[in-house]
Amino acid sequence: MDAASRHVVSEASPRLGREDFARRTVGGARRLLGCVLCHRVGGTTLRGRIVEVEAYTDDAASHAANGKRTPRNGVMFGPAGIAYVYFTYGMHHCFNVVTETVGRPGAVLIRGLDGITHAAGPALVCRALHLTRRDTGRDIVTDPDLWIEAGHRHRGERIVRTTRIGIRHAAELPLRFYLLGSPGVSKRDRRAEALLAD
DNA sequence: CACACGATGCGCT
DNA sequence: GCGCATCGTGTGG
Repeated sequence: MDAASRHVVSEASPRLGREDFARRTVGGARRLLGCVLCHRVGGTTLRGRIVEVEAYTDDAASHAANGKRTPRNGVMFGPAGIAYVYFTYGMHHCFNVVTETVGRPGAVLIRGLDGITHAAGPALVCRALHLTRRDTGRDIVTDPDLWIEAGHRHRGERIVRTTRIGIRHAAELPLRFYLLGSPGVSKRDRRAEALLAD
């Protein structure tokens, strides 16, 4: 291919595939940082660059704590790449993508977006991209209107690793990741940021 | 069937 | 910093 078409190809962000989700949850969470969550609703595509995520497997804070399966959390035990959107606090929705393999629960919670659609906090993410509990079960890999595009972290952009937000159990586990300096991050951890090597 | 509460955000102080 | 809005979900009776 010539230089011009190579340029075009490089501008088209490839859609993430099954293999990007069918992996351990922590790796999958980090993988999603810098990628672009896309939801086409009506004639427009709502987009946001993922800048904050959390990993949930079968730890005490997870909906699938202790590997216990319920009607709500069932999709967490299914194939990777499926959307899991739950409703909480009587008014908020939170969007996750299922990870791991069938029978092993896992999901990445998207907590913050940058870009055209700016949202700091998981409920704001869902509000901004018009995602609700009804979107649970949609396949991020094949759905024509819901997908994630590969992104790039610009040179030198650092990942901060710290604890998850708003949980009571397993609060000490460092399973939240965010891109340093992004406005879409819901809560910064100055201490963790200070520990980053130069 | 009743009930307690949450992977939250916002407005007010 | 604090309290509230508001209801699906899970647990226990």
